[in-house]
Amino acid sequence: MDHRIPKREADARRLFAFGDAEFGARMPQSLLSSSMVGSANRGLVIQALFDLGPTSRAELARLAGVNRTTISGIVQPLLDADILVENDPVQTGRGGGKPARPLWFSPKAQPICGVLLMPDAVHACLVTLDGHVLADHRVLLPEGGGPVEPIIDAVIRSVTLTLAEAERPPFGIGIAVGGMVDTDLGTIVAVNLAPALDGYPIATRLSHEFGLPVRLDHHPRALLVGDRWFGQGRGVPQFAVVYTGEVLGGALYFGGHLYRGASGAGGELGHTFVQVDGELCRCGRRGCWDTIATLGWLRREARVLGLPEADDMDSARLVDLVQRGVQGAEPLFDRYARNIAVGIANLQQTVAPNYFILHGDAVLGGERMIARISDHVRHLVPSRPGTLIEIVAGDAGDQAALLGAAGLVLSDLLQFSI
Amino acid sequence: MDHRIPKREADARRLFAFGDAEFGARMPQSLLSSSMVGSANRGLVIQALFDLGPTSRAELARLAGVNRTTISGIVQPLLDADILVENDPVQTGRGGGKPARPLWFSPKAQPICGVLLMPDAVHACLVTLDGHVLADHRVLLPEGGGPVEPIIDAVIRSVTLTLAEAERPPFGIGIAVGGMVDTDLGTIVAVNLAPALDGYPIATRLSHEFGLPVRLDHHPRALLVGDRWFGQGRGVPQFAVVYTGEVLGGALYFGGHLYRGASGAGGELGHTFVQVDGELCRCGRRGCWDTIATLGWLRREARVLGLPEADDMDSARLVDLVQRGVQGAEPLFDRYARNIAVGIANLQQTVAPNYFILHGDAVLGGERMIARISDHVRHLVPSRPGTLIEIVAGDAGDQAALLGAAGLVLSDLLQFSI
DNA sequence: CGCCATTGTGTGAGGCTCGCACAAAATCCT
DNA sequence: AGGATTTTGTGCGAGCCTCACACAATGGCG
Repeated sequence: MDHRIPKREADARRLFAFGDAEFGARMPQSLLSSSMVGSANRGLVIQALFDLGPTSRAELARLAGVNRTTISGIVQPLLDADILVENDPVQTGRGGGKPARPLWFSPKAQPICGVLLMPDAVHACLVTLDGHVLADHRVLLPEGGGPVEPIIDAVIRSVTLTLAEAERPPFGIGIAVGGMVDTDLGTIVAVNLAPALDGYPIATRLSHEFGLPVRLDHHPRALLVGDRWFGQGRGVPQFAVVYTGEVLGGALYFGGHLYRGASGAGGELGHTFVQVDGELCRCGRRGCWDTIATLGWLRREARVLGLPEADDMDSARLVDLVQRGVQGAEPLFDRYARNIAVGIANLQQTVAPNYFILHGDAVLGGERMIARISDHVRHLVPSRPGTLIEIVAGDAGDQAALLGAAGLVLSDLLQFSI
Repeated sequence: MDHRIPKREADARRLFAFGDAEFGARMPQSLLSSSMVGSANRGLVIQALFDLGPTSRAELARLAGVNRTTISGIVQPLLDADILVENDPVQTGRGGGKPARPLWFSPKAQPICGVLLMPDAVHACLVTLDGHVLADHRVLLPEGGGPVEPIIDAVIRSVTLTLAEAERPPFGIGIAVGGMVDTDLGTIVAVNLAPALDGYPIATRLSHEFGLPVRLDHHPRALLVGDRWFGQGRGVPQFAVVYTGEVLGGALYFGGHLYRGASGAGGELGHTFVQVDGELCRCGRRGCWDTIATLGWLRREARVLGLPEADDMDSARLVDLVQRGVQGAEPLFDRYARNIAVGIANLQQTVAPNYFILHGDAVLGGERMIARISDHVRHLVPSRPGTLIEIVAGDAGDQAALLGAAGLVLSDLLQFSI
């Protein structure tokens, strides 16, 4: 891999906020300068394009409440750098007037490499700025984790294969990790089933290997970022993502940013208490939400009830049993939905998102599952005048996480200084 | 009250972000302009002064990583407007050099009017920029609430009395309300024990009455703002406030801002579930944190145990009983502390603040109470390498809320556009 | 007394947005 | 058919802000 960056790529990168290819080196809360205004506004305009779809300069200016010339000045360098293109002229609705030239992301723009690192496999892909997945490589990891180097080799192999298909070097590499991470340091804190990775500085390693900026984050937060740029969260000012399945996780978006607590903690919803002194949790405490809203709970209860395929029970199977009228399925379905709703209600009360995107197992249960969870949440949250809580399904497969991983890089590219 | 604003006051106001005296009219997420850079940086410099204490221009420039001339340019108009003053020259530590002139808030600066509106009384005061309380007036409200106009009259009377003692018209009026509010509209949503106030547009009313900008917020959030500007939260990048007593409440600070959910919801921690299907709560649901961590719970349990003065039990009395070795007091003390810790632990897991400032009843229990709560929190939160959770006591009286109410105006004055 | 370090202040350069004027392009109306 | 109207996108100078540099002021140290 050539470490030198062609001139056009360097220009494109300078239009964004990336200072250098190294991880970290984020400035602390400092004063603003005029040049930061430039990059911040560039980010805001691109963000608006994501939220609105192809949009003309004049329309962007109207929506942002600024002068048309300002938008022209902002987008011109982006057009020159092949990040945006002018689409064909489009007639504005009523009256006459010069037809608008909507702006959209150029197919010739550099892509982003998204990586999903789970305990059992690595999945890498290329994502275009408009959210299309181009290349796509999956490498299985040794059973039970094993030593660290083979895992890292697998990551590097999958990324190398993916990058080989890119026509232009990507903007950067984003990694969604199925475990705890430290986003400040770019290190893995702990991955269940792959303890060898604990503390591994994977961002630095990949950055040196490929000479590209690398951003990593926790799996649920990557899901949120994917939804924000490419999914159900586009244009929504505040929302939360809740992931259910073998584990529970959550993430928050508001004020134009993914919420990250100190060092990237936060959203560890699985081990909040919903039943003080309740059932013993695998974390060693008692009464965590994890004990009543994971697949583990569902399968245990299904076994007690003697439901078919109890050991492989999930939302899809459960809904199927309910629809076939199997004895005991409907009450279990209702309890499972309610248990999930309890955690969502607590999150709603604590930080007041009114729009939730569910990922993971709950999505497999389809509209019926989502609707039942919604019903319970609405009953569990004290009503507040004028507030409507909406719950929707995200994408359940790897795709959401891969788009999210790519979105991590995008979020960084558009970093608006404050 | 004269509605015209003297020239010097108008100048001072223009240096901040207040567009006009009306409530609302906040701009949506829009593009930045150069002039916004100016007001944002002005706000950041003043914020730095709050966090650092008296500081010279050169020192501020070093800490912010900007040119000295930039700081000079920023503070000069603030000096001209009598908001800041140059303190006496101070010799820098080692070596020679021209002595620095630390900048600090001028005693001649306009004050801020802080108001605390509780179901039983209105409390108004004047607060200087360096956190001193000048005038101070308290008006009792009619028992049981009653109609709305007498309550509003009492508010206006207390503010009028307070403003009469001000040498210069204050920057604005901040109100901490002991109930639900809508910070977007500046209205009261619901105050227990004073239902006549529900939906009352108190910000607009006071703004018209006194011709001043009015900001209002929920009581716990005002506490947080007070701590951020004048208390334990100064210079802390991320922290949470938890209020315990007759009710429970919380608020979050991070990223340079108080966190407000949509319309000012969020932090309604009292009715998060910690005991699914547990004891019946006054909100009609079961197992809210409110059922195990309020004074109501403490007094109920004290009665069951036959402790003296059970009906007036609070943390101060309880700690006293513990110190005197009264039978049953120590276990109740421990359970109460643990019940409070449960909610704090959940908040920590959800949004990951590592610094908590307690207010209300828990503070009355002194260092012993705080220490016990801390112990429980540390046991209830899964450990994360390198993370230390710190819990401190705030101020328990009205003072904290009044400073907080004034801080609401200050936060708005320093609004850094994004 | 001379040298050095540090603080605070002018001055011009460069970046950004804004308002205005103007060319280009399509529709509407007579 | 042709002019009026409307809308889009683009130069140009003004104004605001930060920055780099030079310079006066002030005190310690040898």
